[in-house]
Amino acid sequence: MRKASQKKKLYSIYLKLFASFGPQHWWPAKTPFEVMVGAILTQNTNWANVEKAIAQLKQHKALAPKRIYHLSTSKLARLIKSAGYYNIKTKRLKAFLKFLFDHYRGEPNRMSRVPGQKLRSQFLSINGIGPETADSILLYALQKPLFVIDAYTKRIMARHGFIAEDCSYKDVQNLFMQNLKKEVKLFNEYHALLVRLGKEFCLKKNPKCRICPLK
DNA sequence: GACCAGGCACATC
DNA sequence: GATGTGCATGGT
Repeated sequence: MRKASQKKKLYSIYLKLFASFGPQHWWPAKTPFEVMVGAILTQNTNWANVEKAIAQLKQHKALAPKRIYHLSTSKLARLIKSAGYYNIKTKRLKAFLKFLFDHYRGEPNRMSRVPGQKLRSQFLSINGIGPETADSILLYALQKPLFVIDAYTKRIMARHGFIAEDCSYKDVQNLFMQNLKKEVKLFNEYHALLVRLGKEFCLKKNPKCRICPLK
């Protein structure tokens, strides 16, 4: 695909998605810290299960950096149980919180003035934070213009011929970041709309699922 | 009962 | 660098 037409198509897809679905109001969270916790909990997990875990944390007044930082491993695991992989995710939350306290005094706001790319490499050095989780936090909690690539995004773009099915996270991210204006609002809405599309029309991993409301 | 869901780390080749 | 595997709940 030629670069000029690729750019045009990417914007056109965005407009079509926005026209049919409207604004998605992402990330569904009240505070930046809630986005960070949600980003870790949602790893390979249905969002509905994550919501239950978040509700548990809120109910136990545990959705604050200090609270999670000081919560026992077993208690934290119990609260986030519904999100699945609870032992691993407990470790990952603890690792993230340790990082937050070691480098930013436990205050998410202190991250805001650090350049996105620097934060990104810091995040990636934390055990349990991979590229998608890092970019989700950067974009949705800290307003840094990084395009988030998730399973839906990759699947949709591959099935529409933009990328190969087996390409890397960076390859897909470059497709968006090299062709679109690096605007937080655009990246936010575009990714949220792709997830919405994925949920409604390309639900299965089944490669035969090619329903395409974009055409 | 099978399949899927807003990944990641680690072992092995 | 590519490929395979464990991690776990809850909805369809």
